[in-house]
Amino acid sequence: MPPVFAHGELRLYLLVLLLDGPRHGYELITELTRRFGGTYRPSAGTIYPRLARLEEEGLVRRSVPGEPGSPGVGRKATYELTPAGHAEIEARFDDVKRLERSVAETVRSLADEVRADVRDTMRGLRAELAAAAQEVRTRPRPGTAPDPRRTQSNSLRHDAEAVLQRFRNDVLADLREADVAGTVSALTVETLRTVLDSARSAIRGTLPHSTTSPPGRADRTEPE
Amino acid sequence: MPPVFAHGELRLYLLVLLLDGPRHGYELITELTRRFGGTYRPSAGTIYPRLARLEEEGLVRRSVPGEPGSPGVGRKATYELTPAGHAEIEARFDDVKRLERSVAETVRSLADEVRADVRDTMRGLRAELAAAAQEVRTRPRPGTAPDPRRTQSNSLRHDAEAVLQRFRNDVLADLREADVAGTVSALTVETLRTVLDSARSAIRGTLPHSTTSPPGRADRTEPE
DNA sequence: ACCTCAGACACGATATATCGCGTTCTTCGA
DNA sequence: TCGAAGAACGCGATATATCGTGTCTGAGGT
Repeated sequence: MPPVFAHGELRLYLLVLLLDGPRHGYELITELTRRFGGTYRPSAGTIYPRLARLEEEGLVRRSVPGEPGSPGVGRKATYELTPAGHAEIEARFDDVKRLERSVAETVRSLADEVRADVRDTMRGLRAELAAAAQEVRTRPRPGTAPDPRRTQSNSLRHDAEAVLQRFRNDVLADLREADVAGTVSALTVETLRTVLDSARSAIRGTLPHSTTSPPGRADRTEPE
Repeated sequence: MPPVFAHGELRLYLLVLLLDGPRHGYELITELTRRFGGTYRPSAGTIYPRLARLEEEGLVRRSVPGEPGSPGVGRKATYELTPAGHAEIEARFDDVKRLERSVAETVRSLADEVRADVRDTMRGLRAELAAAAQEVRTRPRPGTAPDPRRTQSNSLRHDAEAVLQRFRNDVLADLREADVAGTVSALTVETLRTVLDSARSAIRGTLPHSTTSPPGRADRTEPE
């Protein structure tokens, strides 16, 4: 999924949020979530480094507990705009306006909502695999199992490929038909992407692979 | 939602998990998630207090960084069973066995719930997606730049086909790899079937209902 | 003008800790 | 033995910090 905020945008938006008064890091997270109607929730790993940088640059002031670098933590650090922070916002007023419009539009988009919905639904399918896998695990095969595993896997793979082939043909047909009517929308492509992504996760989940994933697997060799 | 673990169950299950060796708190969270197929992910607020208590009772030993009570944090605390911890497990062996059965059953029933749920959700989702698609279609896009949305459907279809193609290649690759290891199971085929079914529903939902071509389309003629 | 490459950045994953709510279990006294 | 108070517990929400990956940008060199 592409980032919600482009390069310097989150940084700027945090300053804008602080215009309403001092906030904790966590408050900024929840406020952002609220403004996006729940479709986007920035992670802590997004917010805190940004706030640390802004403090470093003197645009915000952090109060109360120990510095973030030290092991001493102390809950609830409050951030507030410095004069330099206010100046930055005024200097980039055009960017601020543009950003606010862009956020509003993102929120309006239904596709995001649907996307999240679909993902949630598909996530649940993983449970099916877990259940069946558990059953297989807890109920070991009766009697001695010679070695039919290999040949079985092979024939099963054949079945899987057939299922996949059929699916592809069906979707292709749907697509062609819709195209004639000129009704293929961006939403279709987006949904396809999301759904197939989830599908692949589910399928991979049925194939044993360690969760800690020791294999480096050089599958990052081709840029796009 | 009712708790997944009853009163002392999580406590006991954590000890069982530590039988496999020392673990960090976070590792225990992910391991539990894995065992429940993603349907249950204990929050940090569930795990860490429990571990702290277990340490207090002398059933586990915590190593490396500062005490949890103090503000000093220090990443990565490792927990391991003490002799007393091992003794506890042995003493409550019956409970352990019962718990393991119960977990397996819980997972299975959760899966059933989800399975039943998926169809419903998908059904509702179809309507939602259709509505969204309708809106997108009838009201091109107000905010963004003036697009020449002439052969848009056609180009979009091209995108969709590319996505589909890539998905097919990826899954085929997964299948081949798994086959070499002989790990393609009936479960894989079953999951594939279910997931692709749901996927197709979602995709079709974004396309207008083609009343001219009912479900006919000879998709039940293949023997299995 | 074109390339590159280091630094900034967005983001999910990893990691840990506390608080408050609602439920369950365990005494202990009536 | 029954019932109630309090401890223990499960759990989501609150709170903060770091790491690794992938992307983008701009300054410098060619």
